[in-house]
Amino acid sequence: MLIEHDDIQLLAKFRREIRRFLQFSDQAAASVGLQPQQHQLLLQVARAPDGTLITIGYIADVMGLRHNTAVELSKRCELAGLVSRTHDPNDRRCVVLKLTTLGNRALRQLSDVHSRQLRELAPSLIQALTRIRNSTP
Amino acid sequence: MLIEHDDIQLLAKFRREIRRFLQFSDQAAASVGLQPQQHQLLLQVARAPDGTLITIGYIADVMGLRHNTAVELSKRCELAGLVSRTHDPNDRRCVVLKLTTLGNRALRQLSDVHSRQLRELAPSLIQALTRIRNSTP
DNA sequence: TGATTCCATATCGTGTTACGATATGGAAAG
DNA sequence: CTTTCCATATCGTAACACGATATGGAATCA
Repeated sequence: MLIEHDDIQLLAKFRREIRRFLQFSDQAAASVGLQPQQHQLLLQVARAPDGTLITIGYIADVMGLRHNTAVELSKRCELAGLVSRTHDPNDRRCVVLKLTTLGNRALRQLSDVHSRQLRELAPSLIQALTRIRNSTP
Repeated sequence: MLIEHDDIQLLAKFRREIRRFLQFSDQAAASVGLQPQQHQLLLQVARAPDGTLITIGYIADVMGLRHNTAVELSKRCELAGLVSRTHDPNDRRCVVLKLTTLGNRALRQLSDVHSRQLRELAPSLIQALTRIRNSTP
């Protein structure tokens, strides 16, 4: 009975840690006026390898979203002044996203506090993961 | 320029790993007919220390939700036949949640596949976290 | 070149989840 | 027994995501 519940304990612990981090992250985003997903979009735009055209399709891919969701998200980001949306002159079908100065500034701020917070949460997250990794299948 | 983007790379990598896990989790929940949050509620109900009264307030607390959100979630779980909702005879204001047989079965199934998947994802998650932990503040 | 096919993005309607504001009904304090 | 407090409930609203479908540019081929 108890033994069978071991993995549930481990999983619940891990989820609690993840939730703590995500809630911190959501609140941090809110504190600079961003929605959580807007923050994630900025992060993925900034992180893209040099030379990558950051299109709707690219965002949908790296964020695991359908393209229509990526369209809407990118439009909300544009409306908030975080990114610019222009058409690729080589292929006018494609929309290319770029960080604005505002978007850049917000992302830097968020990255700083996130790094700080994650350095704090990392030990318990690593511990939870290590226990799961070592648990008997 | 490049050095300043280091933490963004690390954070983006970590988020991608988290997203992969959460998307797997959502899909696993869906495969047994549950919504993601229903799964989380079951997990927290099952994980509660013996003797704890699992009330709406308790769920709101451990899941980091407002109580009204917990009310709605628990009602959806009841509607889906995953938990029972009864009033605590000692304090008729409180609603006590218990797993049904169906809820128990679903949670066991989900816990199994989650443990398996997390054992696979753990190394890269741990790696991402370790890098962040060791990065210069 | 013109018709067809394909592809990237856009729009529409819908469902889930979460929240703030507010209401109800039981418990506790005075 | 009334006031106050507390746990839960209800209502309206917003973000987010999706499926289905539309549009308009690119590519292909007859």
